[in-house]
Amino acid sequence: MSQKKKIGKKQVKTRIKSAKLIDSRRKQIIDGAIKVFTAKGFHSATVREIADAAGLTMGSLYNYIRSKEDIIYIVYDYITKILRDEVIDAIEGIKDPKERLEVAMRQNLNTIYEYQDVVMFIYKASTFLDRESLHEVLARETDYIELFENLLRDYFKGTDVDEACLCLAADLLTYIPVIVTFRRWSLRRRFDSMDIVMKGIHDFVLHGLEFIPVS
Amino acid sequence: MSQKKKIGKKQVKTRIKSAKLIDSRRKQIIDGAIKVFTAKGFHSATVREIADAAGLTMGSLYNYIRSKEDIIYIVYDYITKILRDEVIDAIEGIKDPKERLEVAMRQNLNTIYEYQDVVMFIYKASTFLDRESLHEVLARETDYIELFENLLRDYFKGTDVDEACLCLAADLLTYIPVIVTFRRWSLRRRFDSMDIVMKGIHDFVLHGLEFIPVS
Amino acid sequence: MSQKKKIGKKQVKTRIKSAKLIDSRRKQIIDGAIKVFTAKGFHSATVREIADAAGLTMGSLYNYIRSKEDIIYIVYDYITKILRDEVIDAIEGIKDPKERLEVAMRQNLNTIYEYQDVVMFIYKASTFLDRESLHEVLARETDYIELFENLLRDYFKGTDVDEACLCLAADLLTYIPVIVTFRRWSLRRRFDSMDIVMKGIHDFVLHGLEFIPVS
Amino acid sequence: MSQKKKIGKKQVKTRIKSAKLIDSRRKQIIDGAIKVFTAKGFHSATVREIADAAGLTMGSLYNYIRSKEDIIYIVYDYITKILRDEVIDAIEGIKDPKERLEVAMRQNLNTIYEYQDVVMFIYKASTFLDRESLHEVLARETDYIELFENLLRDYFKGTDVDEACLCLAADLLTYIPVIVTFRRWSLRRRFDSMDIVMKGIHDFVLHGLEFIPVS
DNA sequence: TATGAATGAGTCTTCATTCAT
DNA sequence: GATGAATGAAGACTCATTCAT
Repeated sequence: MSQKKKIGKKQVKTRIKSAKLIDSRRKQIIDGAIKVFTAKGFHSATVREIADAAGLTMGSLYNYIRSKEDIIYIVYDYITKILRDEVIDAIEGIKDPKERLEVAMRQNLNTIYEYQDVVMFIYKASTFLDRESLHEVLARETDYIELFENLLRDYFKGTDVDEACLCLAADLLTYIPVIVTFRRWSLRRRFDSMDIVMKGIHDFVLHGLEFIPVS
Repeated sequence: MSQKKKIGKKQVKTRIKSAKLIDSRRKQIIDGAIKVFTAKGFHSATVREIADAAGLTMGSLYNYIRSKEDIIYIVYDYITKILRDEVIDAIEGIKDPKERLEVAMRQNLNTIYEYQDVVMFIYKASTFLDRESLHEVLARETDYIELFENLLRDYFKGTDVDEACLCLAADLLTYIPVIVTFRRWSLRRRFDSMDIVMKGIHDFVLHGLEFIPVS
Repeated sequence: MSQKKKIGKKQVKTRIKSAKLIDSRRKQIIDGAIKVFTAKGFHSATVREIADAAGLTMGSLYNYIRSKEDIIYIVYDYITKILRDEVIDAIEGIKDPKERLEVAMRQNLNTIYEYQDVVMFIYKASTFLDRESLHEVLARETDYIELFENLLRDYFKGTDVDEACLCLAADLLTYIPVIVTFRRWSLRRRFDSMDIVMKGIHDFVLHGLEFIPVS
Repeated sequence: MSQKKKIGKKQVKTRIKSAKLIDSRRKQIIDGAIKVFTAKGFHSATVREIADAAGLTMGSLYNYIRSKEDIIYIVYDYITKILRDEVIDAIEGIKDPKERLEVAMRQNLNTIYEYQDVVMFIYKASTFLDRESLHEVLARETDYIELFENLLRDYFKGTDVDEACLCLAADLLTYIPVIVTFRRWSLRRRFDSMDIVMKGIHDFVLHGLEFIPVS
């Protein structure tokens, strides 16, 4: 059975009844919002700009969300789901724990690279989430980290691994790849191709994992 | 000669003559701004709130800066100087390249931990810097990364080290410790003391460095 | 012949043909509108809320009225008709002028008490009537006051009563009972039962009438 | 000692420090607001219109109030204070209970007539007060009614008067004069001068008072 | 230099009304 | 006749910045 489970409980309310319409309009909104948020950040982006970028009128936009903060939440919802689903899809069917871990790491890195603008945005914009949304988002992130914890656990199965180190490692594994967005300006300046950077990060992390005491 | 050099060329203009007054008021402003920015982010913080937190009146504040954006810049100026100076002070007098590198890494980690709110803020707020300030800030950061590059170069002196890997490593070295601010919520939840986390990060990075091919 | 005459000339236009449908839908609208208006006032009530309370969709509602202002008018129309009709029904068949007057006064008081929310609303909402509707509504009210003028005239028949005083008295007779809605909070606070209040008001007005000089 | 006591506890917050300035600007706001509210009601009046009528800019207006609702409250504050103070001033020094009562009644009637627009407004606009303000306003009104209760009590001193009737009478005494605003259109249409109306109302109420059983 | 009141452009949000299906 | 999504004009409120004192 797929591990893809419904995590989010928070629902952004809408005045529209047709579920199909909600889905397609929400996608427009997410795409438009990412464009504008990415360029200007949450607070500098005006709702009108987002509506324009989404190809909707102001009034129409507000039929699908209830406040500007809802927009930020559906963007979070969108990207956190993608990150998780892509990793789960990637490791599906793989048996070898080492390969599973490495494939997951690589997929995480690739997805972050592919969606670097959105990832950058969500790392910067958590301030603007209301308490409930923040709670929801952190639950998602916790879930994602735990996914890697389990992969590590399988990887070290049979050995007497230090649990604390393993947990920290899971945090590091999911955090370090984000360097491709935060240091984009630095990496681009110094590397012709990002391939070598990606490989370097992957190797660095693999070696880093050896800090975990095993017996 | 000390490596502490004046890097910044950008000067925030002021209407006030007395340099002494400027310095003390700027410190007030920085402290106030950090408090408010940290709590609410740049755009949500109002100039009035910052003035209040700084113990200044609106009018007085504007005698020492020219725009809200100036405030963000002097905060960047403040924290980037501290990060650099503390590392340079820490390694001063140490001869052994290995020890120099490790002390620098440890100091970087400690400073980031000590100023975690400010560090978090500057990682989130770059959007709000104008072009000129952003340029200046990135130059500072480049300078900081190069400091670690040089430490690595000394560390690997005599071997035929891969330059590209070394550069990437410098980026990773300075980036990874920021996890203590971005994953504070996750780390705190799972570790009683941050000491073990700090040690773990340090070890992880040391092991990670072995990804660099040496011959 | 019944005194119940068609007074209103103003007709709220509609797109619908079937008179039966119009009547039933209008009743739904009136009931829904009273609920919402009573709770929130005219301007704070949204057309959507009224439609919901009436069990109609937005589009359907607009088949039976042409603007939000139409709604307010049909509510006025509804309650002013009730006030008048109930009094006329109550005094029908009564011959004694004194009894006719007192029954009318009592019925007026009772109807106001029964429909206190609506009465409160129409006293507060006249601002929102357009010129034509306001004119119509005041004509209705004038008519109602004149009904009481005539009752007073019969009551004082045979005496040389002061006409001006009689007119004023008619105004007072129809106005004073509205205190049960405007001072509801005060009366409820101090009286266990409204019966004693109603009796008190009735007696007060009867004694007040003696201010009219008769010879 | 004067009975004029500070009743209101609710303070409308402001960003301005100078008390003198607050007073004078608030008076401007009250005057402007009354003009606009009187003409259009609370919800139809825009804050900009009120600012214009007050001779202030939007931004300036909002330095002296915090929300549109604050405006409505300061208008209530203003008129309820006037009503009370004028009655207290009028009866000051008068000893005879009968004269005290009649002077108070006459003054109440006159003040209502003088400020009929504002009185009309406050009777219509209570819907728009927030809970706290409404509570405050009703406390004021209760206080005003009790003032008349006490006048009645003195008036009936020495007799075995029915308390319930006396309370109801106080409510009626303070309520009935408001007819000059609610039925202005009717009274004006039928009376050349309001003097005769005023006298009529006064006499009516005096006669009405005889409904109170005394022994 | 310090003060703090004034300014007004700009933002989010609501809602009466329309119209294609 | 009924439906409900789309529209866009309008309104409350904020806040960086200025300037007279």
